[in-house]
Amino acid sequence: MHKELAKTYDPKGMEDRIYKNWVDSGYFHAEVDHSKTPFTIVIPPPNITGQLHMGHALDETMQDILIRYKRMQGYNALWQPGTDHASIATEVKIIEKLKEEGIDKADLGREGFLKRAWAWKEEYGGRIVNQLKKLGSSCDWDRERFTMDEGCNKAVTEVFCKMHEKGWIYKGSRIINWCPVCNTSISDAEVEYEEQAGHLWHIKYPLVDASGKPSETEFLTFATTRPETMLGDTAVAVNPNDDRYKKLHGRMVWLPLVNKPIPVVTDEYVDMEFGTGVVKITPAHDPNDFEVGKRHDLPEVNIMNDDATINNNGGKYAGMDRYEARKAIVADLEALGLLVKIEDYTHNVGTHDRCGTTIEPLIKAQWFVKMDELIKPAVKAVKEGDIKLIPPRMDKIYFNWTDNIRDWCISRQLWWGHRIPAYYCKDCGEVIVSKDNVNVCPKCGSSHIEQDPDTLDTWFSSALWPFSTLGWPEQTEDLKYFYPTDVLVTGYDIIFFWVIRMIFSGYEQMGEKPFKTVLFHGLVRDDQGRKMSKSLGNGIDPLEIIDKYGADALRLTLITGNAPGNDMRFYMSRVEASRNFANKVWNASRFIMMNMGDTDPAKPSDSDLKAEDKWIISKLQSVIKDATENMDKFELGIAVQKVYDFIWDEFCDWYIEMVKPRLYAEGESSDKNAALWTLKNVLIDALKLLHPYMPFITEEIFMTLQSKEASIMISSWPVYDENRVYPKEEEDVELIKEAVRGIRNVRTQMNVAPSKKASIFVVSEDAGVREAFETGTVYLKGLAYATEVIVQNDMQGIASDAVSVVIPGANIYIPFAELVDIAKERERLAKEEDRLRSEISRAEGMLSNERFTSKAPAAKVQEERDKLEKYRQMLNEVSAQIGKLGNI
RNA sequence: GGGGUCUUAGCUCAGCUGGGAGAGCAUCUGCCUUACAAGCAGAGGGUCAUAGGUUCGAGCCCUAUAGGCCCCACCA
Repeated sequence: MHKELAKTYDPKGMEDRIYKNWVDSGYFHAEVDHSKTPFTIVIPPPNITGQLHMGHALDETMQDILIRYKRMQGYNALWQPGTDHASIATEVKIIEKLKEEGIDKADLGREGFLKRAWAWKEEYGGRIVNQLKKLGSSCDWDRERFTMDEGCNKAVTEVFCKMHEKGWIYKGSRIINWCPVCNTSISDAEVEYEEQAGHLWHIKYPLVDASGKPSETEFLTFATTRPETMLGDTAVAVNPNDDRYKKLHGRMVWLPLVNKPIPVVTDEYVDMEFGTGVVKITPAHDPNDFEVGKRHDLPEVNIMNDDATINNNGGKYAGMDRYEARKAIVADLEALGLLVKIEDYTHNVGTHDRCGTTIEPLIKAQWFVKMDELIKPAVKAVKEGDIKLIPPRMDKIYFNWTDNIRDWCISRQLWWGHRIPAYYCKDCGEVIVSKDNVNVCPKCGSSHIEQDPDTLDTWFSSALWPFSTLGWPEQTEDLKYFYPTDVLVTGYDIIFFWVIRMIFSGYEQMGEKPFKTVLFHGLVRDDQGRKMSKSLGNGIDPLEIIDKYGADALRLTLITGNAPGNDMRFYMSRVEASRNFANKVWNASRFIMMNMGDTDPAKPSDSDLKAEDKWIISKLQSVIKDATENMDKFELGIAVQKVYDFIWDEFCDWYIEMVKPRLYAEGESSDKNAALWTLKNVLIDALKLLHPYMPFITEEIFMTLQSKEASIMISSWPVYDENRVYPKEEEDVELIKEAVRGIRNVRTQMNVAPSKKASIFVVSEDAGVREAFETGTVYLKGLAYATEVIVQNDMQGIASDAVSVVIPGANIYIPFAELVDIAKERERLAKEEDRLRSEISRAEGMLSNERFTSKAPAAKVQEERDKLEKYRQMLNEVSAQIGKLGNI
């Protein structure tokens, strides 16, 4: 009994069944094996809070393609999976959920909160993993990791302590970005600037006169977008070169409302051209002012609480929200006659990328990673090509960041995450950074020890991901064998957050790059080019697509026509096109199996293969070569396009059609066997080439088609075989294809119904061409509606009104029984004549250019000469046909 | 302000190191030809944004211009 494919392609059910089989068979699992070369990819760990979205789908698909490809090539392929605790994103979600239950985070306390967080992780952490499986991801699930599992925790502590010892992690009081809603500091990378319509308030401060009182006549006017921060002003600044204000150097101004004198300082930072050339300086609430303050040793007056309300330094404004205070202060200044004017002004405001809240620059004691030395090997690596970024333009974006890098603020005032391994002695103030818990102060012996309440930026742990997942800090066999990893696949949007940080961490901790190549992809946008987002509600759920069209169709859609690093739009019509392709593959396979029946075709001798068999085998070699080369260049979109074209155009539309007469012939024959063998074996190789892209359908067909191998995913990748390239047969069959196309074209133009068949005469003086057609008469019958095909070297027996098709080296005549429209035929031939004439003049133009013939490569020149010759011959033939029509 | 990137068929996009413009979808015309109408056959449609330059030769390299998108910086 031969196996059969279901009548219609239906991915539902099939995909889950196949996936389970792969997992059960352990095909995804990789072990250290020194007889094989490793190929490793670490997954960009999705957030445990996450739901699979199109961005993941693209990311996972690309990785799966690469890993499946390499696995088939015989590499020991490891795709290391895992998830990310995503400290702030998760904490925000949990707080939201608690709020729904009417619980405040503070009520739960740290421990209670963490209990909830872990429960959350248990509940939702697995969800995203299951969704990845739906895509067909061949991750080694036995090795699944989590950024807060024991091993990763150990790695984090190790790095923190090591770097602290080295002086590259330090605690410092610096101005940081504060999110008053999330109640935590955030790094520069987490600040998103957005244009907001605001105002520019022009305010004046009285100068302090000789008696130390505010002058009633002398004022200094400036503009600010944040009048409320004046409560924390400790100076006003002018440019030292500004002649207008030179006389004020060394003077004081009176800070209204607060009622105290503050100095006029000079600083190059002030732009003379902007506004009045005077800037109020609030060191505690503005990063630039902070710098100015440092240079002039100004006091830093913090006027805000962590929730962005005014604190006790704000006098009567204390307790007000920052915007409330702004109103009140502007009103009070106006009452004092100090408000000059208000202008509309749009400016960029920093917001928190997680919650959208306007961030507040505040001075706080935070932990930082010193970047200046750490970044150096990371710059060198990309500069010298030790790490390759794809597409290469990403280098520039990369360097743009590394060149302007600032120290990385890594402490977060959150509970969900890696707690900073720093301990403080409450008695003597000693700071101890230690891998182990500290209970007794090593300096004073006190046991009043408190661990730093803060946790680390979530990217601190993901920066270690390529080696922490392989066992570091232990020197495991896995680590030695699989590290450095081969390719990192990720979106360009996290190059700063993650890619750079992994690179410098890899060099610092491992002394070696974390990966050799970074393959970037772009964003998946909606059909209007908008980013898919929850707020717009324009997101398309990959799981719904999988449910309806299958994971294979989704994967193909995401990969075709997409170049590395480019954004793409997601169209349902493209998913349908992908599904149609799957259907095509399915039906072609079904057709082949139907014809094979129970027989497994024997391998034919080379001489038993017909021209079309050799042609398709030869074409197969080309597609193997093209697909492989493009995959090696990470041009996945191009590679799959080649496979798609090969399967649909060459294999289905031409080869299968060409061999049908042989298949339908009665009885067994070597001819039929050769066709079946070729069909089966070309199909198998084509399926293999397609497998990384469409794993499920290819497996289903493969397993039905043959019984020797256990799975297509562990079968071997086809290798280009020069011995199976047949240039002559390729040429012959291409000529016949041209004839078929010409005949079909003529028939359509002549409005000849397909049901109406005709004899076809092929006339050529070239014996080789005649031979090609003689062996190929059968295709013309099937493909060109021929009742019979007569090949000869003269015009004998051909009606003078036969319609003619001129191809290189031969004329084809189709005598239709009824009279054809002579005028129409003449018109058609005249058009063909024109075309050939223009081709000839193009070639002649080139060849008559002495500079072309002398400078262009000889092969190129010869190519043009050959073309010219061919077109001239064809033109002669066409003209002769027209001449003949003239005689009718 | 700095940088990147895009402008190719009606739409969405490919086009690898410069050597006669491609795909999918859409449109038009025929076909239920026993694998597939989720299909088959055929057709129409592009001065490759504009202007220069390099070259025997430019969609591709260089310069400028126009428009779109993005990233970084964050002049109050």
